[in-house]
Amino acid sequence: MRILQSKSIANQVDEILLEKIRDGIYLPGSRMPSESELSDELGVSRATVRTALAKLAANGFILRKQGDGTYVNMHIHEVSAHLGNLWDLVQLIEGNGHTPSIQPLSIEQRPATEKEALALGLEVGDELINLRRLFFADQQAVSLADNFIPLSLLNEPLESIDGQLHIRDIFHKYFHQEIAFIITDIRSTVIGTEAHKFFGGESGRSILELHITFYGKNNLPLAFGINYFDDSALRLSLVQAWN
Amino acid sequence: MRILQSKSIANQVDEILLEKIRDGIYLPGSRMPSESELSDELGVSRATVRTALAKLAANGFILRKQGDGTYVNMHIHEVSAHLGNLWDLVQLIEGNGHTPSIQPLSIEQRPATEKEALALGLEVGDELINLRRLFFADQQAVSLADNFIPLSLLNEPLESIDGQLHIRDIFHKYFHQEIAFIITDIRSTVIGTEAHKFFGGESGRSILELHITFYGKNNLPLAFGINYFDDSALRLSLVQAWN
DNA sequence: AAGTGGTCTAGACCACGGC
DNA sequence: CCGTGGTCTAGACCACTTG
Repeated sequence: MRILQSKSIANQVDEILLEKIRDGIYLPGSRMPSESELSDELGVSRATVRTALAKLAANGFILRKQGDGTYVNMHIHEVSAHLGNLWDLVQLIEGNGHTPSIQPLSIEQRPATEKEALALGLEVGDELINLRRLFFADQQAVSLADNFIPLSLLNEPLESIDGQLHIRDIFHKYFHQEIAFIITDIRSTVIGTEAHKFFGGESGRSILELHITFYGKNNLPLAFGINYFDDSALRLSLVQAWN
Repeated sequence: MRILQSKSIANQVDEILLEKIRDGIYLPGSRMPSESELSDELGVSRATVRTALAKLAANGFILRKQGDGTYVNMHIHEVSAHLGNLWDLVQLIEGNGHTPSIQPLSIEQRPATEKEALALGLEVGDELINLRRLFFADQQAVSLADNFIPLSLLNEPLESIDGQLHIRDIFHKYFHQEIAFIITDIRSTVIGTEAHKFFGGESGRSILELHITFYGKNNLPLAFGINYFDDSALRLSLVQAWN
């Protein structure tokens, strides 16, 4: 296996192993090669192999038993989200076995309300960008996402923003900001008239409401988002490793 | 009879640093000592310090900036749950600033329905234990939790189970099983009559419904649980580090 | 007893940011 | 430039499970 320089060796090992799990070379429930064998086979140190295995274990792909071996988790296919991407609707839709697509509804500029200013550390009335998008699983609308970003972070004209991009890439490309961490508030709500127009179904039913705040490396909020999420159409199912 | 296993050095370092963050010795937003300084100060290798710092970073307590330093996250107080304990109601209630208590409602033995048998890998009609509990934040009921465990795993009389214990400890003490990983399904639902009796509030409102499956190291399900969760009384707010 | 994963060390070099 | 965190190595010993 050829090692390139761009990504870290540990991440490449991680990807190699994950691919072998996904391709069924390492079968669900079966024992994987030992750390020493992987170390020899891939030509890297055991510590590097362990870094990769630790990431796979944290995401629930493998189980490690001291004195025994490392086993492929049999239940990974029942999972649609992992710890690192609870907020990632595109991966969530793919994890449910559907084809994702994004329809930008509007990109507007307007002054912040009190609530928005508080969440973003702005003054009331400071200008912000409101990006409103609809996420589809195959042809079914499953999520309505509103994102609010301070206008002061943007260096380019508002019109140049491609509303189809991943929020991570929007930050990278147009705002030159990296996301350091995310705080998500998970709530339940009765479906509103607008969401009901998009999602359909019964009118009094309940849906999930995710409040997401994105923070940069400087500890300051980059953006705030509200996602309405039709949990009857899309399962939000995540795996957590114990310890 | 029980040997006290000393925790790993890395975990001890983790606890020391977390305590200093909680006690305000390392202030929110401020820069922590460098890895080398911590390594010297604590008398451990830099690799061990890094293991501890990695755990703190994964749980969102600190931010690490290459070429600069390690900073304490300013927003940890806004968070009620961390990635490792989304399912832990006791910690969740404490994270919201309330005092948790548990009221066992019933511990029964009965045959599994088709749905329960499927979730637990049993045959329909196999006996299981149904543990039903109510969780309080201060004096307010906030969660109704139903847990289903195969009777075959239990070596002791049903009556000996202490319904006030943490589910982790129940497994450890009465079933001699360790939890390896957990799959959680997060859904939204209109409050049912029974939950409404406990939680109060409007009758048509929505609450969160968490379906939790606990798995052991052997990759087989240990237990299945349904948690009804009053998200108007308790915030489910979690932090995720970005990679 | 042999082999596995778990922990820890000491040292090296790199990439990046601030001064 | 220097100090920071990021990566990787080689080796050692321990704790545990299995045959």
